[in-house]
Amino acid sequence: MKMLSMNTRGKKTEADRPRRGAPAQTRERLVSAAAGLFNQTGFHGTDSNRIAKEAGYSTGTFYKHFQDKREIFLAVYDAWVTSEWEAIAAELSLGGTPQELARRVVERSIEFHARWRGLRASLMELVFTDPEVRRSYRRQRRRQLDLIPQLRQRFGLPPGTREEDAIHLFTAERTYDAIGQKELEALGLDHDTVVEAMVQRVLAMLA
Amino acid sequence: MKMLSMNTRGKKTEADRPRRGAPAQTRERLVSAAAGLFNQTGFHGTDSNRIAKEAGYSTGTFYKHFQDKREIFLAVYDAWVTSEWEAIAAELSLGGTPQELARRVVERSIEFHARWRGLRASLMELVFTDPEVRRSYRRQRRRQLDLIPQLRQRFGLPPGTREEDAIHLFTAERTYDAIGQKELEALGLDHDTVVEAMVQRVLAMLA
Amino acid sequence: MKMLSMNTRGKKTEADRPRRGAPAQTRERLVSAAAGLFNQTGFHGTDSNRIAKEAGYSTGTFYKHFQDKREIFLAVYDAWVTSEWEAIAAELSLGGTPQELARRVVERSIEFHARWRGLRASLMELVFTDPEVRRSYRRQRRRQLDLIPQLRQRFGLPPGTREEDAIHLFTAERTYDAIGQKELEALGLDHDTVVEAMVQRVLAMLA
Amino acid sequence: MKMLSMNTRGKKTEADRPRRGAPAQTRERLVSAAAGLFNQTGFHGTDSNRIAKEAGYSTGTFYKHFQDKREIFLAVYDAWVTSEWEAIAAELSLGGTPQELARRVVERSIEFHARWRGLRASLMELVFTDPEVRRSYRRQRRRQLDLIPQLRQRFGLPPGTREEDAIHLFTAERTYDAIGQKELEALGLDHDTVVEAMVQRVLAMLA
DNA sequence: CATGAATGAGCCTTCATTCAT
DNA sequence: AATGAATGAAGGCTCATTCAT
Repeated sequence: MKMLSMNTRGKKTEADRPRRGAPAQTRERLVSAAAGLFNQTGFHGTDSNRIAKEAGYSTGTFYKHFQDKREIFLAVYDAWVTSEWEAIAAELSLGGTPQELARRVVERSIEFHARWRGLRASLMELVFTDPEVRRSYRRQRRRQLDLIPQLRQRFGLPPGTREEDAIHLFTAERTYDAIGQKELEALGLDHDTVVEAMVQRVLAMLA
Repeated sequence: MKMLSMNTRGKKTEADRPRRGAPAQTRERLVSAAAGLFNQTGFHGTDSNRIAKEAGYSTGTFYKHFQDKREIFLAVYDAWVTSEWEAIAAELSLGGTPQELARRVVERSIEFHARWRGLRASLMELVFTDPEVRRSYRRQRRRQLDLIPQLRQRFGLPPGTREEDAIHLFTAERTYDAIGQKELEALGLDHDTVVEAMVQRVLAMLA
Repeated sequence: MKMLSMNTRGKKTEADRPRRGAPAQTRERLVSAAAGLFNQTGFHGTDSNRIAKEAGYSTGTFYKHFQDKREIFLAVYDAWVTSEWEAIAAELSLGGTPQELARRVVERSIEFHARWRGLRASLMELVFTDPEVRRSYRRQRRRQLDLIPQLRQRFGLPPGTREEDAIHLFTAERTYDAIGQKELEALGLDHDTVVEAMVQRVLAMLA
Repeated sequence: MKMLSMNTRGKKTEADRPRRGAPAQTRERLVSAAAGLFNQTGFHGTDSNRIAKEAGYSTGTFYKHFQDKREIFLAVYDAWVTSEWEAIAAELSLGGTPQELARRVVERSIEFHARWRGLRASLMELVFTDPEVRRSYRRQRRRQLDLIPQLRQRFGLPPGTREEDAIHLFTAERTYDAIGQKELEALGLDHDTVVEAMVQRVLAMLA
């Protein structure tokens, strides 16, 4: 999703001017602004009026497009997941040795978690708090889990168990979060070593 | 910590009555009530007046013992970590084959994450949002990480890398959360298989 | 007024389609929709965008035809009063014994108050709140009061005092409202007895 | 209710100072302020923050005592009805010829409706809009209707029909409202003549 | 004439925190 | 040490109205 590839901080740029335009564009701008703000200040730290203003609109416009703050969070989450999938898919389509491929996927994922670490923090809380967000989150995880066997097949590899795949996803998710949040330094760990270990794990999954 | 071994739900019990007691007792009751409420409704969903009332005290008393809501969250977090450590330590001290030991540790951890899943959700968000909480959280992780080599030594095993240990901790944390939040069912995974896989991983760490 | 003879509920019907028609038609459709909505939800409970949409037009169109919400309320009030007068006049023109006539007038009035009870509730509040509405309302009352002597004359009856006539109108207004609002049941009163009493009062006025 | 005998306009007086006092007093002050404001600006024209401020409190205090604006309106209505009943009862207890008594009751009622005409306007709308208000209003009417036979008995008079009594109440209510709202002048009616007519009606009821 | 996206003042309500008792 | 009434900033959301197209 283009809209999420930039604007992590919610800054208004000159190009964002046109008002009274297509609703879809407005909506996209709001989602983009919200993404930046949620990522910076967290869901609870972001107020809906601010989202509108940041997107270049006034208070009321927000509520023409979203029923409430929760709804726009869901939209942000969707956009973000989509953009992550697209990035990973792009990486996979580039080809190369399994080694190269694994490394690129890991790097791209880390980048993603780093850029959106604030959003992820809010997400994890809302997954607990809000049934709708939970539903959305789980749907994505399920899709991800379903994808792994397909990848194996594509690379002509023998199947693995869904349970092992899930544990791998959990590991990856948490580890990438740790890296994105600069937790490694705080724990006295070497960044490259951890990345390398993750690359190996990805390879192991595919082998 | 005794205070956290019960009262996951924040219910007032008959024994909670005595007023004007030792300050330490008051504090403990407040922490216990807060733990239950944070766990149920999350940090943002819990109001500080409610904590006091639930503990059997008045609003003002709360602020006599804690500077703000953040501070009591930190206290809850501390109490909770301590109680988890104690539980794990107790498990380890029971002895048995490595197999038995690993299984008991995994089971106890899962139990913990399940019981305190609400608290954990809030924690993950506050780790991002609040520097003080982040500091606390990282201190604990560091301690945990430092402990693993000691365990290996105790069992007369060869040393491993800190990075691998960290990844194991990440895996464990995220997987136990998933189990605690009933995510496995939602993903179509078999509970026992996942637990078994985790036991194997713990064993592998120690081997 | 034809426009008010139906559509008490503000439902869009198939016939309401044609757009870009004569302005008068547009206006009439808006008034009709507004009447239904005001009657259902009250003046404050009706939003102006909704009126436009219900009439099959867009927000802006509404404000092309009416300066503000108050103005359309006034228009609705006018249309409604007119339609009531016409109904009563029609009843009177049918002839019959004074008995029959009185009964028919009372029945028709009750019907009116019942159908438009929501509008009446809003009216009574706006008469207090809004000078313009007050002026309109009083003009109507005055016309009504002026009519009574004419009726007496037409029936060859001796004149009465304007004050007694006014009190009769007050009685009728409030009693019909009570009936329209199903207040009688709530007070444990017999509907027919009350209606009969009102018929007698009308007769007494004319005698 | 003393609290409603003054302060029709919601002005803060010097004596209203004491803060941090008994909750009952606070509540009473809020009700009194609300009464004044509702009466002046109507229910919809009054905002809850303003009520608090006018009573000498801050925003939050309002919501410690009332769940919402509707609830305080109900409280105001109750206080007002009570005070009216007390006033009428006081009048009745003074004794005198039926003539004198009837006149005093009429006069007192008119005074009441005049003073609280804004509140009455809001009431009539809310009776339509809000089921809770409707319930309250009807309960009062029922009590009033139940009282009339008791009065007749007390004066040793023959019983009348409940229906006629109800119509009398309707007449009185609407006529007193008209007088309170200065409608008489607008309709070209003589004030004293109307009052006299009402006195006669009251007497007729009791005879 | 009509559209409908956009506006923004303002309302209701919550809740962390203070402070007089 | 405890109380609990009071505070007030701040946030979510609505809706009458405007205006570029």
